[in-house]
Amino acid sequence: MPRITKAPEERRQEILDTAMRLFYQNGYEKTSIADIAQEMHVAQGLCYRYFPSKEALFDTAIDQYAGQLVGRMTEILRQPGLTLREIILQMPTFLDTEADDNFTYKLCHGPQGHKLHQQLSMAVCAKMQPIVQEQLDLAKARGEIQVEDTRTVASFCVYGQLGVLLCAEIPGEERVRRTKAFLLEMLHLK
Amino acid sequence: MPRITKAPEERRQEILDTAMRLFYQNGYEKTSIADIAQEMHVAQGLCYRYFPSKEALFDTAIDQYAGQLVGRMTEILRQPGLTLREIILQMPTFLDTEADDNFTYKLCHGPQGHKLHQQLSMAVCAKMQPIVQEQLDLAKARGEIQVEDTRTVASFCVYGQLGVLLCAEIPGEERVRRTKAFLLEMLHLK
Amino acid sequence: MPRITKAPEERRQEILDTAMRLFYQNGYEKTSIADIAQEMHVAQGLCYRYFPSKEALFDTAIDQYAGQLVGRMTEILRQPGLTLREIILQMPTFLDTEADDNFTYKLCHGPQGHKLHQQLSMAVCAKMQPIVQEQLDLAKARGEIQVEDTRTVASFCVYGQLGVLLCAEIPGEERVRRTKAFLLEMLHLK
Amino acid sequence: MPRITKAPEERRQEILDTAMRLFYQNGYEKTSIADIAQEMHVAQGLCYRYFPSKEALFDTAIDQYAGQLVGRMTEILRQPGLTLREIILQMPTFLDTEADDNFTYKLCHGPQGHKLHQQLSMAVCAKMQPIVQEQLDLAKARGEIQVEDTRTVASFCVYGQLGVLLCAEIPGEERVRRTKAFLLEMLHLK
DNA sequence: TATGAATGAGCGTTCATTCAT
DNA sequence: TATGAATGAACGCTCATTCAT
Repeated sequence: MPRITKAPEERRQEILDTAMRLFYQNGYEKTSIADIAQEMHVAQGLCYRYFPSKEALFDTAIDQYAGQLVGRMTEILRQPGLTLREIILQMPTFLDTEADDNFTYKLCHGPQGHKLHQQLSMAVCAKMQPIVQEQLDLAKARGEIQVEDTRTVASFCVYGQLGVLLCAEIPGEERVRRTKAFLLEMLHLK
Repeated sequence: MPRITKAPEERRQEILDTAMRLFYQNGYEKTSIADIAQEMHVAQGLCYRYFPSKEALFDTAIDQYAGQLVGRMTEILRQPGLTLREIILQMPTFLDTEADDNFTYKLCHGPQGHKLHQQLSMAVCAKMQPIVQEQLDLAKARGEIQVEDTRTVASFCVYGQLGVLLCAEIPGEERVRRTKAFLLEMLHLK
Repeated sequence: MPRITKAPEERRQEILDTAMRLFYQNGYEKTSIADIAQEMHVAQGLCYRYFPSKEALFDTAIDQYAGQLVGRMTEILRQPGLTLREIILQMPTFLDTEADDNFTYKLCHGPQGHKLHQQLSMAVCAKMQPIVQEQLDLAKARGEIQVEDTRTVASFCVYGQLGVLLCAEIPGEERVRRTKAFLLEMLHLK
Repeated sequence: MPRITKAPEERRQEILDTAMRLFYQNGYEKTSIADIAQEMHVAQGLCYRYFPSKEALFDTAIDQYAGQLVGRMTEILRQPGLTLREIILQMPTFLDTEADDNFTYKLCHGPQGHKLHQQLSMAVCAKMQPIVQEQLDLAKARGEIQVEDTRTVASFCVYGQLGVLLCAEIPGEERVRRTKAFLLEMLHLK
């Protein structure tokens, strides 16, 4: 078999991407290191030069991927000069089916009850909460909203979307519309 | 080893309870059927007279336990003659540390990031959402609230608590207080 | 569950028949005592009142069933007053698709390579060999044939049919015709 | 334990040989993968790098071994320039106790009624039938024999030997002599 | 850096068999 | 005679991990 050498960082990232894809598709337990290596056309042992164990690889993959998703959303949230109302209207929400990559889409439409889907959702929420809270604090300082407990409000803004996200009966666009309407209503921004 | 025979229903429930406890403590993967059987002082094979596979046992256990938790909350939600405001003030919330059994307590304070904890939380939320929506519809009919989209509101009421639930920095009672305050505020019931 | 008591001999035979049917359909390994008991609507333990072990049950079933098949063929072979030529022309051969019960039919058309099918075939052959040899000896005494070694001839007469029996390409009747033609030719009885 | 690495093909064959030996000695059911691995001083899991399941290993082993036996016989059958009579006189027959390896010997003298013995015998017969038929066709073309249905004759030639093979009362050499005498007689080659 | 054959512990599952009722 | 819950010992198989090359 041809031996292809790559720069360590590139290889590491390749492993993370491949692992994330397979974990997502098949779940943690049903994805073996052998599967990941085979998918990369690489020997099994190679994974262990970059990650000490399967679990470490998994944790890193989830965390990095959640970080990527959150990073994308954060770009929009932190655009300078926007009011909170404008932010809400522009932001993709988790539900935005217009998302341009496969994973974000899958995050919204992934198999219900799929464990990894839940895990990833929770990881994204956990990372989003402080960022949303930050924006609420800024909006409060600008006098756009009057709420006391921005931490709690941010929690509901972020985690509350999970329930809408899991509702398969209503089409994606309609869910996005309803979610934004609710958030504006809740924050008295209508 | 002395052979202890029990009524099938009793044995079945004993297995479910034992499995739930161990799954909760150690996680799905790290709990083997052998562990469960040993805990019950029973032969491994016995579990397979009652459940066709480990996964079926797990699913049944999660579902039943989530159902128990939801059942307890539902009793309070459905008390006749209460206004929505009263319901909110009386209800335990997921967060209620006064809960009198171990699991409810653990549900609120369980190991962060623990997969089973997340799974159970999500299962409880999924079961709670329609019940909360039902109460919102009744309250709306009684003229207590004016919201259009009770489905979305119910989702945020239920899933939004997950974010607060996972916040370990603030003591439980304070979290309960804040959650109720937020819900009343959100529904304009203050 | 209603408790149905039967005469021991009847029960014993019922077990043998049921076991034989399931062993035949699914093979020895893939037939459990539980399967047999379930098929009879009877408790598992009951089989152990009639047979000391699964293997003993199997051996008895095979032997008895092979004996039944052989008994039927023997009736024809031993009809008084027939010449060997008449016997050959009348006998069913293993291949006779006109056989009136399911098993004989299946014996001829059973799944190729099925282990039990082979076992049963071999058991039948082993029981048939001395009976055929006996007829050859009688025919030799009557001067109908001139062969020295009736034992070897009988072996070939009996086991040789296995090869024809396993040939699925040729229809049953044609195989029977060819087999009889060959036997007559071989014994110079044409 | 010292780790001994071998070329895949060599290892694969080693597994097949070891498995065949144990299956032959103890039967399919009573030979575990653990037994095979232990015999090779190798980890259990290794077998599963080469064969997907115990059954696949078994089938491959039987088929390969039957092929080896048949291959040896075929060499003799296909020697150029021999008449059918010479072929019969020279060929080993299944019964030939002069066979120089253990298995061939065991094939003839293996435990009676042993399932694997039967299976192997049948597999050998199935592979031999068309080869014998081929030789009969050639001999017929050369005018050495006058038989119509070479397929049926070949079947009887091959499978018929099974009966003789299983006869333990007569010593091997005598059985070989009788078999050859019968075949010559049957084909009018005496 | 990369290979991939080999390890070895452990797990889910099956099932012949037993025994208290 | 019959029940069926319970036993317990295997067994097939998986897979994270190691290591000689």
